[in-house]
Amino acid sequence: MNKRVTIKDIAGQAGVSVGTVDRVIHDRGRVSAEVKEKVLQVMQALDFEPNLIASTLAFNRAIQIGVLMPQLHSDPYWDLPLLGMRRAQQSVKHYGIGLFEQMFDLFSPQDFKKSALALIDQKPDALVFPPIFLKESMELLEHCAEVEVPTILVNTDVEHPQVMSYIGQDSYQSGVLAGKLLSTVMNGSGKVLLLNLDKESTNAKHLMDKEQGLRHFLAQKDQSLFTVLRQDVEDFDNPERLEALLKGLLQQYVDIKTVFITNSRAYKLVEAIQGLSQAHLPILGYDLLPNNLHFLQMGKIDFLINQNASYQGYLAIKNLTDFFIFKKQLPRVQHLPLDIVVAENAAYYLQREQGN
Amino acid sequence: MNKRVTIKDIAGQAGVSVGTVDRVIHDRGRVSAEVKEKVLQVMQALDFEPNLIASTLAFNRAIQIGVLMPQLHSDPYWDLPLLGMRRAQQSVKHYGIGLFEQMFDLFSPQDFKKSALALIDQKPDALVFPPIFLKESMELLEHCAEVEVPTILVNTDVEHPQVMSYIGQDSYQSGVLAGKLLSTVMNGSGKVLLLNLDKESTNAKHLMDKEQGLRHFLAQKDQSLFTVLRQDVEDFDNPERLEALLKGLLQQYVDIKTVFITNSRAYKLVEAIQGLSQAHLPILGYDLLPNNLHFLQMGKIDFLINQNASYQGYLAIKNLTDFFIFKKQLPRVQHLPLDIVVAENAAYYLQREQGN
DNA sequence: TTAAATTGTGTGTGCGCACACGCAAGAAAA
DNA sequence: TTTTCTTGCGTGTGCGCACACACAATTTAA
Repeated sequence: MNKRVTIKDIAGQAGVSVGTVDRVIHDRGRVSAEVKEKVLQVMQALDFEPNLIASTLAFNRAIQIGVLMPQLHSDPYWDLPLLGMRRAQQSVKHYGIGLFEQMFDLFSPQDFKKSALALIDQKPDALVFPPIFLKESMELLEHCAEVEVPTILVNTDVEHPQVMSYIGQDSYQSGVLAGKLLSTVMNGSGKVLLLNLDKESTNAKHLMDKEQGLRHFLAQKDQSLFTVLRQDVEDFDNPERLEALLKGLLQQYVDIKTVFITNSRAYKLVEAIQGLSQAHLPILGYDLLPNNLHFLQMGKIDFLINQNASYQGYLAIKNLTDFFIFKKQLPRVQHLPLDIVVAENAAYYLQREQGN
Repeated sequence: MNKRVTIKDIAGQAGVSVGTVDRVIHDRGRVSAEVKEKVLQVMQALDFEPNLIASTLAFNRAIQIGVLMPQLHSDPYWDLPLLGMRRAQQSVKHYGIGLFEQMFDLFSPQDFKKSALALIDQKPDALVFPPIFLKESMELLEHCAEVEVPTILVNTDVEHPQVMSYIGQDSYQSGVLAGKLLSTVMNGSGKVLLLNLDKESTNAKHLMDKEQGLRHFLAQKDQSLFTVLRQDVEDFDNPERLEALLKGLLQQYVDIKTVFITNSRAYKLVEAIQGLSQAHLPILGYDLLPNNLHFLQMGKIDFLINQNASYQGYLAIKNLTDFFIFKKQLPRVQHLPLDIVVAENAAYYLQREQGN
């Protein structure tokens, strides 16, 4: 077995000391041009690959990743990415990767801003957050640019030079997929009721992208047969209002055949209309929350598209490890699969969400 | 920041030398009962977690994983797990993990046996292979038990005490899922044509499991409305015969509404019946092979269930790394998700198959 | 009873690399 | 010319752990 090439081998071949090789590798200067050239040449010739294990051991410095996430247990969806990050941290802690968590109120842009500042004050080596509030997020990214903190976005993408990487789904395409799935259960024609169960303050770009995707798919399928009715509901925590709303819409538009919930709150609708007796109304929602899964198994929800929320967080930390420890370049955009989840294959995804 | 506890700290607290602590940790003996107790106690108290980076660096021993796989480029499906293993090896090579690859003829049990012996002769630290031939695989496992080589199976599971872990899909459940998907496009009743495109010599247990799953799902849905017609085709490389077969069946059984190909060779059927002009016949197959994806995009294949073949290989190597380097216990069975792939979400899975 | 084997412990070296430091020789500043 | 800086190298130490070895204090065998 040909054992690995070390800097000592390089030094020997190049006729210099390991210190010099080290200076060349890390570009620390204090090396004459000729010697540097020679060393690089030998490194090429011997196909030197640094031993990253030894490297991290010797480096012996902790790397702190700042994590800015909604308060735990304020919304079941938003717990997932954070838990994914913690799992990832457990598996890379030997590399000296640590998390600095800062929580904020999911519905308060002001609190987001305040928490962001507090986090930056800790001088983390990198930052991870979901740009839930557009304006405040852009400000934060500006701030990051000043102090030169590389940033990874999760859940929603935003264009900004400081964004090193986005990890999440392709919202437009997930709308297309929703269209495909819903159209297969609509028997050739009908209306899709699209429900945005969200507050107005949030950056709803990904919800709009989903709508676009849905509309484009249905239009391309058949302009006249399929239509979309969109309804924004800020008051999604009020079951009575939700029930009344849906009841009214179903009476008004008798050709509503399916419902598309654009985020993880499908269970809120199902809970609200438990009492409503009617023919089965197919529902498509997002994410493997316990409540959603429960209704999926019961047949009250027909499809869930898995946004891999937990895996998003996991990958964010893993990617930063690759970046800092293994010196890997990260892709600007990392789209996660759009998993189609039905009752018959839910178990495996759930296992992955928890395991990893 | 509270820096990590080292064996030196343990030694200090316990009033012994690091050598003694080392002996306790590795259970090398030569430590008196009292001292051992004391050291363990201190380790508990200080919540000692060994630095795995330092540990692997000092360990400084290569670990060879024997890989027994079908010859590359003999079948497009079987390339995937091997490529996944190679990708994994790249990402864990710093830990001194190496692969020793041994190929065999996919359709020759004798060659499998010969290759297996050649591989065992290399005295690998672990073994990975798919039990394609049942009898020969059991013999190999016996042999592994004798020389105490832990083994990971991929693709198909087999009961044997020497099997440390199985990585692959739940075939039965994937049949259930196929039933679910096909029944949604069958409009309430009809016959599913189940095609096994495989040689008789192979261990077709997982194909039978899929059939079971399909039948059970359909029976539970409605005994009388859905029926299954099974057909085994050994001569799947002969398009004319395939075409003639299907043509005959469609004439004989006019209620055949969908086709279920139980392995990755759906494209062989589609290629064979290109000429046959007829109403759209929904097809469900397995795996993201280039040919399958091509027909998926064209609408000639409706669903693919992704068996994550590439990821199976990737995980096998990753798991062995966890086992040898990080001393993790591996689960006996690791079922991978049953991804439902349609034209609209294929791209992301493909990316993952290649990327990881 | 003496020699040989065993048990219990500490010390030392090395894994491959990062980084601080030392030191000479030449360049720039006084 | 002397002093201070800079450049170009080599040496040494340590990261935390694994493992070989040394050596005394037993215990067992001859």
